Amino acid sequence: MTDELLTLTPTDAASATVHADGRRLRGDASRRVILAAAVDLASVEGLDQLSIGRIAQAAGLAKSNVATLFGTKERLQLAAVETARERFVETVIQPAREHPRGLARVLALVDGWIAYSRDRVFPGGCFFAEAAADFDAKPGEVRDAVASTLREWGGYLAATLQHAHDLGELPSLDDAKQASFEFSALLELANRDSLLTGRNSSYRRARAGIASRLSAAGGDAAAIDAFAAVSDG
Amino acid sequence: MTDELLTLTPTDAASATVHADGRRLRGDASRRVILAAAVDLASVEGLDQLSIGRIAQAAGLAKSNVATLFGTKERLQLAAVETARERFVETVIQPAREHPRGLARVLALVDGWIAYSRDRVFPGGCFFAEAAADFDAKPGEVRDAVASTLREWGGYLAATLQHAHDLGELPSLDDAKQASFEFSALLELANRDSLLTGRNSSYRRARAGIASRLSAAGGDAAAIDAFAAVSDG
DNA sequence: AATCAATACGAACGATCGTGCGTTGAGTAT
DNA sequence: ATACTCAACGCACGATCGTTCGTATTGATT
Repeated sequence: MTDELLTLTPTDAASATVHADGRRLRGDASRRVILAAAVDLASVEGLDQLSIGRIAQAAGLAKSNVATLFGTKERLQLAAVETARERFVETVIQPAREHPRGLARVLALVDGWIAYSRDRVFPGGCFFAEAAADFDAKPGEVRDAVASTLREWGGYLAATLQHAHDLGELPSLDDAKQASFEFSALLELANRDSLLTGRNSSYRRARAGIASRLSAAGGDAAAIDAFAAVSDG
Repeated sequence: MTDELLTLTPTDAASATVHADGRRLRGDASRRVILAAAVDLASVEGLDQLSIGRIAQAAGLAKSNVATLFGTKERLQLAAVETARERFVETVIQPAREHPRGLARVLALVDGWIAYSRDRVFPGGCFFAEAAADFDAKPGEVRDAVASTLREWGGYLAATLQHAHDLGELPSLDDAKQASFEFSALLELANRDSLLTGRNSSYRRARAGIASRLSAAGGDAAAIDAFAAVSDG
């Protein structure tokens, strides 16, 4: 059940290859180019101040073409959130899935998140940190989509922690959701601090806080020490 | 020395009352009205997508008047950051200063911050969370001003924690800066989560995380329990 | 061959953006 | 009383915004 969280739904590829309409293929290719430019721009400029004109320019297409392919700016924003979600899953979730359940997967997940932020998978840092701050006070579908994705991530992290507890690898973990909240908080402040200051020292602080919490939960000292000792500079 | 951090500099009142130029007084009154509208709008819409026109409309002044009073949009943004900083100091820092140094002031500071977020001192939640996410990938004076204010806050929180340690009230506190980082992370995620979901349950999570950390540092159990038991709903 | 569907473009719409210019009026200083 | 300073306004500039047309082009369908 929890394994079905945060999976990539292979929608387009499956339905498109059934009939392989050349027009649709061309359109989907354009959509992909547009969305790739959109999420990169949004992570820097902000999801709400995306301009269709700049996206079109970055994608090498006409402005009116972008407008007709997505209809409205809000629908383009919603598609951008979904595209960013897919990139996040590919970058952070799926590699962690290759580790066995338990503490190893927890550490892989956190390691993957830090790399996702540090390596600027989105040029402006974590897309969802930017989008959440941008839309948290603007009710609407876009805010709901961002909130839903973040809730999904928090739920997956909590489930991963709970697995580790159930396997006896974090025997003293009392509240997986609380730990998930704390880990996310540390990671996202490290992301913001790295962007604001241009330094990577806060990733070390995030690692230290998470390691301390995992040690208190009874996790294996050697594995946690190795995690905390990773240098991100 | 650390007491000089985050103080309100009484610039305007002191220099203006020397000669009491009626024109300057009128202008300063307009500036205050404009900046009050600007910070409120910025916390909701975002500091970078503030529009001079909407600010003027909210302040009941002409658009060109706003432009001439601040010259450029960037200078208005810088003034808005300074105004938001003053409101933050008045709301969070100064009330905590009335508590004695030590654990009591630490708890008052965190309590004040949660109230500052929960009561929407800025209608769109913490101004600096919004501004930092908006500008963290946009180099310039505004980003530097936001980063400087946040660094100032983190430094003050760390110094307050260090005082508590020096007074023997947090004997096991090993790294005040690390604790300050962790506290800020928990508070700001609670702020965002409250805005995104419309629920206040995350403040409880932030309190729990901070209380746990303070207990581990050897803080007085009764005081910490009372802090953690506060309901924000 | 003819009809329909989807992409793609250019042009234009009204609206708003940040920023200047010129003028008016209130307040100060000589 | 005259000259000067600053706030405040109306107006307009060029630019960009999101969106909507009309039209050409390419591919699928009949």
